Amino acid sequence: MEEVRSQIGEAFRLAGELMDELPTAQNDPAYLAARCHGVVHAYSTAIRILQRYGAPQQLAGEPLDLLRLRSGSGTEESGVSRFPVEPTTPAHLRRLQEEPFHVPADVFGRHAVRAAGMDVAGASGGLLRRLASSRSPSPVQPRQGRRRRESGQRQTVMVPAQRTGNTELPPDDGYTWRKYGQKDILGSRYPRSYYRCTHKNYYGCDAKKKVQRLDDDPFTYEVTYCGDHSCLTSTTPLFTLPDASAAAATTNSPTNVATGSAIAVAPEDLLDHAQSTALSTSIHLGMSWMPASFQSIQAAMGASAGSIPMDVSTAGKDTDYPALDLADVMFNSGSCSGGSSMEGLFSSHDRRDF
DNA sequence: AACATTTGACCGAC
DNA sequence: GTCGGTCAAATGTT
Repeated sequence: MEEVRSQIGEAFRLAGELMDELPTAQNDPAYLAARCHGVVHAYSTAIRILQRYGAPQQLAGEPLDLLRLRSGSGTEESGVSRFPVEPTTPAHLRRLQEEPFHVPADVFGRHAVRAAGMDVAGASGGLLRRLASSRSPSPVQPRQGRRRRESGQRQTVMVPAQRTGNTELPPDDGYTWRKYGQKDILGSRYPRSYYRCTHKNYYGCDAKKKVQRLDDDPFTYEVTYCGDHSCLTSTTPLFTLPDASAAAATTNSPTNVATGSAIAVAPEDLLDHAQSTALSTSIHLGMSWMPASFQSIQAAMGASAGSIPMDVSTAGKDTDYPALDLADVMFNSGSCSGGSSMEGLFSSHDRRDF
């Protein structure tokens, strides 16, 4: 699911960039179309992965069912994961991402292409390169206190810096992170920043990431993720959904989900719902701003890293504004050419009486 | 007050 | 000894 979150977060980020660029790029439909393709591609990759989890093949007309959980799909082993197996191998993920998706390279910026995992002529590799740990796990457990050299898998992602606003800010990936260190790295012009999941203290989430700007390309960050977000599968109350009414009243500046106005949803409840009623699910990006004005969207997307919580949770259709609506609009728009996709995208939300 | 960030020091791997 | 990763006190922010 890490890949799914990554792809969806990427899609949102690209969409945010696209909206930022609308004022200046509105007379360049080809460019806008290419940018739309980038967003769609990220969603498309996520959907392909999700289909491996059992999501229906037919998406049209039933966007909210995309992530519908099949009854009994929860794993017995962990008791928390809602998916029986991890169906996506690194090679498979690569294949999914490398499935043909043509975008005219000449109208697409290098970073966006890289971020969307698209191959253009001359470009190599996909978005992700999941790495097995370069070192075998240490046979001797380090003493308590200062554990190092985490074993297990790492995942490195090349992420473009924000093109607007403060480009110094590390890229937002949908999680909330707390910086715990910065280090000058030998041979690197830019320091490396170390982040751990904000929920570490509350839920013992061991997810971490390192963020480093590339020497040869300061507008690209290399983000290395270490560890999984156990906070997303914790058995303690954890899912905090922004209160819809509160969010509607105020454009939530990106705040820590743990401290903001929120509704706590126990994961057990989610499981119960999933298993007993196959309740429709959505990827709730914590973005209750989705239906709001461009301004709130831009405010959210322009926020610093870790500002946009991305939780997978159940939610009612009438109070939730799933990211999948966005995808649905795009996929159902028939074409992303010209302004049609954008028109569909925004007019759709306007129709929803938010 | 409760967070987050900064930054020098510490620690383990090499 | 060097380097990268982490800790934790000091400081800043909300």
